[in-house]
Amino acid sequence: MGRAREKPVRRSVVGAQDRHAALRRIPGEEGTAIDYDVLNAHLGYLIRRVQVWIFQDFIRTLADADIRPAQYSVMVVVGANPGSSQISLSQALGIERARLVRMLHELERRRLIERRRSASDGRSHALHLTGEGIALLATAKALAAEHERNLRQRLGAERWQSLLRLLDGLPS
Amino acid sequence: MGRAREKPVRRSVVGAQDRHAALRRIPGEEGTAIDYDVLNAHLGYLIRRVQVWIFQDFIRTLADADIRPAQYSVMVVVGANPGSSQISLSQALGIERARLVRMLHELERRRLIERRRSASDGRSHALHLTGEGIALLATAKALAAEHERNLRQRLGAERWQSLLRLLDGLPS
DNA sequence: TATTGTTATACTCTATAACTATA
DNA sequence: TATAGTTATAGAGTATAACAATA
Repeated sequence: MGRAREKPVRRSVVGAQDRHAALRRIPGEEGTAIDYDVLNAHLGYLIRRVQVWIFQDFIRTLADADIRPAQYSVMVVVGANPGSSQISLSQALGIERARLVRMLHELERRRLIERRRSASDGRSHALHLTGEGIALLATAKALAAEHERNLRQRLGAERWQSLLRLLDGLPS
Repeated sequence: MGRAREKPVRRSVVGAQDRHAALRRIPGEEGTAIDYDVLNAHLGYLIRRVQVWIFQDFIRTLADADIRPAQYSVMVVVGANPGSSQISLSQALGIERARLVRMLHELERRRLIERRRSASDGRSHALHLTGEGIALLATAKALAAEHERNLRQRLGAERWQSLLRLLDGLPS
């Protein structure tokens, strides 16, 4: 859970210059100072707070494409691995297969993804992006890159790079 | 979303030696290799994966005290700031006040926390731990410290320390 | 028998809106 | 009128169990 944040400012038709407002906010410390005690010594707490903070910017930035983080991860992996099955996608991304079913229903309804019957195994589906899916993924990747540049600027290039290096390959 | 993980092994009466099983697992790479494409270059994705991984161990470790991460953060902060109001707690922890209401209902039902009418402001509640709450918090802190030691060992002391240093004080 | 996709259920957490009682 | 706490609702996301079709 991140610290306090003034009014999430539901973005609607706000221009790109306001897109990363949350990353500029100074949270906490409004009113009486609160003692966090041991919380700030827990890596899990700190990492959770920062994760929520990053995701808020990601969600806001990708809202233009109407794509949420989990949907983005599915689109990216299907795009890079056309024909993969739901079970392998589920395992790769750590999404429960029951949950993935509903996500794919939605993405299929929006004509971004297709489920084709596998030729080799009648039980499994081969997942593919549609033309629209490929186009939307390109847009989403561009927005995600914009988010990433902004995040890098907010954190400072050094800290950003260090975090990438320290976190890549985990859990191990 | 973390990568794949074999069967979460719902802990019930398993001994402490099995408590951190998840932190020892080698996830992913079971079956055909999947291309993660740009995902591993997104700090948000990496940090989310690690956060979920850490929380799974935290939840499993604190299950003995029947305390979830958000409940732990509330108990810790109320313990360190007796008399605080729900609104200041909500702002400090980034928990919606509507959500906090239901959490406090549950903690009050379990006689861990008390809501007392504030003398100075009839609208607000002064939050306090009960005797049982203080005792349970001590147990929870000990379990959390055990989790933290294990995490430190899994990550390596250097990486653990670097992450703490890089993440503390964020978002800023 | 085991696996893939599916449906269903329960619970946690987030986001909002609206209400009440106090200020 | 604003604020603190509350209730209610809708939607993500997680965790499980059970089922049909296929292997």
